[in-house]
Amino acid sequence: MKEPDPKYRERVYRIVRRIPRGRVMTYGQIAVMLGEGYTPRTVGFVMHNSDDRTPWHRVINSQGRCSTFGLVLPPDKQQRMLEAEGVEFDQRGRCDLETYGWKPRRFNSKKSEDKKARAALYGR
DNA sequence: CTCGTGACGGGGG
DNA sequence: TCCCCCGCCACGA
Repeated sequence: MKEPDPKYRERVYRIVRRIPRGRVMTYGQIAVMLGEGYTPRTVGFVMHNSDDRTPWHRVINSQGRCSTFGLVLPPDKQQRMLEAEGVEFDQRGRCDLETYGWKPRRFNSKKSEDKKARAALYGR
Protein backbone atom coordinates (compact mmCIF):
# COMPACT_ATOMS: atom_id res chain seq x y z
CA MET A 1 0.00 0.00 0.00
CA LYS A 2 1.49 3.32 -1.12
CA GLU A 3 1.53 6.65 0.67
CA PRO A 4 -1.87 8.28 0.31
CA ASP A 5 -1.92 11.76 -1.16
CA PRO A 6 -1.02 14.14 1.72
CA LYS A 7 -3.84 16.47 0.76
CA TYR A 8 -6.33 13.90 1.97
CA ARG A 9 -4.23 12.42 4.72
CA GLU A 10 -3.52 15.64 6.60
CA ARG A 11 -7.11 16.81 6.88
CA VAL A 12 -8.11 13.43 8.26
CA TYR A 13 -5.27 13.30 10.79
CA ARG A 14 -6.03 16.81 11.97
CA ILE A 15 -9.45 15.60 13.11
CA VAL A 16 -8.24 12.28 14.52
CA ARG A 17 -5.69 14.06 16.69
CA ARG A 18 -8.50 15.93 18.41
CA ILE A 19 -10.26 12.77 19.60
CA PRO A 20 -9.88 12.62 23.40
CA ARG A 21 -8.47 9.61 25.19
CA GLY A 22 -11.19 7.08 25.96
CA ARG A 23 -13.47 8.28 23.12
CA VAL A 24 -13.95 7.12 19.53
CA MET A 25 -15.13 8.47 16.17
CA THR A 26 -16.35 6.58 13.12
CA TYR A 27 -14.93 6.74 9.60
CA GLY A 28 -18.28 8.03 8.41
CA GLN A 29 -18.39 10.85 10.95
CA ILE A 30 -14.98 12.08 9.87
CA ALA A 31 -15.97 11.90 6.19
CA VAL A 32 -19.06 14.00 6.89
CA MET A 33 -17.02 16.62 8.73
CA LEU A 34 -14.56 16.91 5.86
CA GLY A 35 -17.42 17.27 3.41
CA GLU A 36 -17.34 17.28 -0.37
CA GLY A 37 -15.17 14.59 -1.91
CA TYR A 38 -14.63 12.58 1.22
CA THR A 39 -16.26 9.23 1.89
CA PRO A 40 -15.81 6.72 4.71
CA ARG A 41 -13.70 4.65 2.33
CA THR A 42 -11.36 7.56 1.72
CA VAL A 43 -10.89 7.99 5.45
CA GLY A 44 -10.21 4.30 5.94
CA PHE A 45 -7.70 4.38 3.13
CA VAL A 46 -5.58 7.16 4.57
CA MET A 47 -5.75 5.67 8.07
CA HIS A 48 -3.60 2.87 6.75
CA ASN A 49 -0.48 5.03 6.95
CA SER A 50 -1.12 6.92 10.17
CA ASP A 51 1.91 8.24 12.03
CA ASP A 52 2.72 7.77 15.72
CA ARG A 53 1.35 11.23 16.50
CA THR A 54 -2.13 10.16 15.39
CA PRO A 55 -4.37 8.04 17.66
CA TRP A 56 -5.53 5.80 14.80
CA HIS A 57 -7.03 3.30 17.25
CA ARG A 58 -9.77 5.78 18.20
CA VAL A 59 -11.37 5.46 14.77
CA ILE A 60 -13.80 2.55 14.41
CA ASN A 61 -16.71 1.65 12.12
CA SER A 62 -20.33 2.71 12.46
CA GLN A 63 -21.24 -0.57 14.14
CA GLY A 64 -18.98 0.21 17.06
CA ARG A 65 -16.47 -2.45 16.06
CA CYS A 66 -12.78 -2.33 15.22
CA SER A 67 -12.21 -3.01 11.52
CA THR A 68 -8.60 -4.02 11.94
CA PHE A 69 -8.76 -7.64 13.07
CA GLY A 70 -6.08 -9.53 11.17
CA LEU A 71 -4.84 -6.32 9.59
CA VAL A 72 -2.80 -5.07 12.51
CA LEU A 73 -0.79 -7.32 14.79
CA PRO A 74 -1.65 -8.64 17.20
CA PRO A 75 -5.11 -9.09 15.64
CA ASP A 76 -7.02 -7.47 18.50
CA LYS A 77 -4.48 -4.71 19.13
CA GLN A 78 -6.87 -1.85 18.41
CA GLN A 79 -9.56 -3.09 20.76
CA ARG A 80 -7.07 -3.67 23.55
CA MET A 81 -5.60 -0.21 23.14
CA LEU A 82 -9.08 1.25 23.51
CA GLU A 83 -9.90 -0.95 26.50
CA ALA A 84 -6.71 0.33 28.10
CA GLU A 85 -8.24 3.82 27.81
CA GLY A 86 -11.50 2.71 29.39
CA VAL A 87 -13.61 1.90 26.33
CA GLU A 88 -15.66 -1.22 27.03
CA PHE A 89 -16.51 -3.83 24.40
CA ASP A 90 -19.09 -6.58 24.65
CA GLN A 91 -18.54 -10.26 23.89
CA ARG A 92 -19.00 -9.68 20.16
CA GLY A 93 -16.46 -6.89 20.03
CA ARG A 94 -18.89 -3.98 20.03
CA CYS A 95 -18.73 -0.80 22.05
CA ASP A 96 -21.56 1.66 22.69
CA LEU A 97 -21.16 4.70 20.46
CA GLU A 98 -23.71 6.62 22.53
CA THR A 99 -21.34 6.31 25.46
CA TYR A 100 -17.90 6.45 23.88
CA GLY A 101 -18.57 8.18 20.57
CA TRP A 102 -17.19 11.69 20.37
CA LYS A 103 -18.82 14.60 18.55
CA PRO A 104 -16.88 17.82 18.10
CA ARG A 105 -18.87 20.73 19.52
CA ARG A 106 -18.77 23.19 16.67
CA PHE A 107 -17.24 24.04 13.37
CA ASN A 108 -15.19 27.18 12.93
CA SER A 109 -16.95 28.52 9.87
CA LYS A 110 -20.43 29.15 8.55
CA LYS A 111 -19.83 27.57 5.17
CA SER A 112 -22.75 25.54 3.86
CA GLU A 113 -20.42 22.56 3.93
CA ASP A 114 -20.06 22.91 7.69
CA LYS A 115 -23.76 23.38 8.20
CA LYS A 116 -24.36 20.22 6.26
CA ALA A 117 -21.87 18.41 8.47
CA ARG A 118 -23.53 19.70 11.62
CA ALA A 119 -26.92 18.52 10.39
CA ALA A 120 -25.55 15.09 9.59
CA LEU A 121 -23.82 14.76 12.93
CA TYR A 122 -26.49 16.16 15.19
CA GLY A 123 -29.65 15.73 13.15
CA ARG A 124 -32.19 18.43 12.23
C1' DC B 1 -9.94 4.31 -19.98
C1' DT B 2 -11.74 0.26 -17.46
C1' DC B 3 -11.54 -2.81 -13.88
C1' DG B 4 -10.87 -4.56 -9.09
C1' DT B 5 -10.00 -3.63 -4.36
C1' DG B 6 -10.78 -1.80 0.20
C1' DA B 7 -9.43 0.01 8.36
C1' DC B 8 -16.99 2.17 5.00
C1' DG B 9 -22.11 3.03 5.42
C1' DG B 10 -27.11 3.00 4.74
C1' DG B 11 -31.10 0.61 3.27
C1' DG B 12 -33.67 -3.55 2.62
C1' DG B 13 -34.82 -8.42 3.23
C1' DT C 1 -29.72 -9.33 14.37
C1' DC C 2 -27.14 -10.69 10.28
C1' DC C 3 -26.31 -10.53 5.29
C1' DC C 4 -26.28 -8.59 0.72
C1' DC C 5 -26.23 -4.99 -2.57
C1' DC C 6 -24.89 -0.64 -4.13
C1' DG C 7 -22.81 3.89 -3.98
C1' DC C 8 -18.84 6.12 -2.79
C1' DC C 9 -13.73 7.55 -4.05
C1' DA C 10 -8.45 6.89 -4.14
C1' DC C 11 -5.17 4.08 -6.35
C1' DG C 12 -2.74 0.69 -8.99
C1' DA C 13 -2.67 -2.96 -12.70
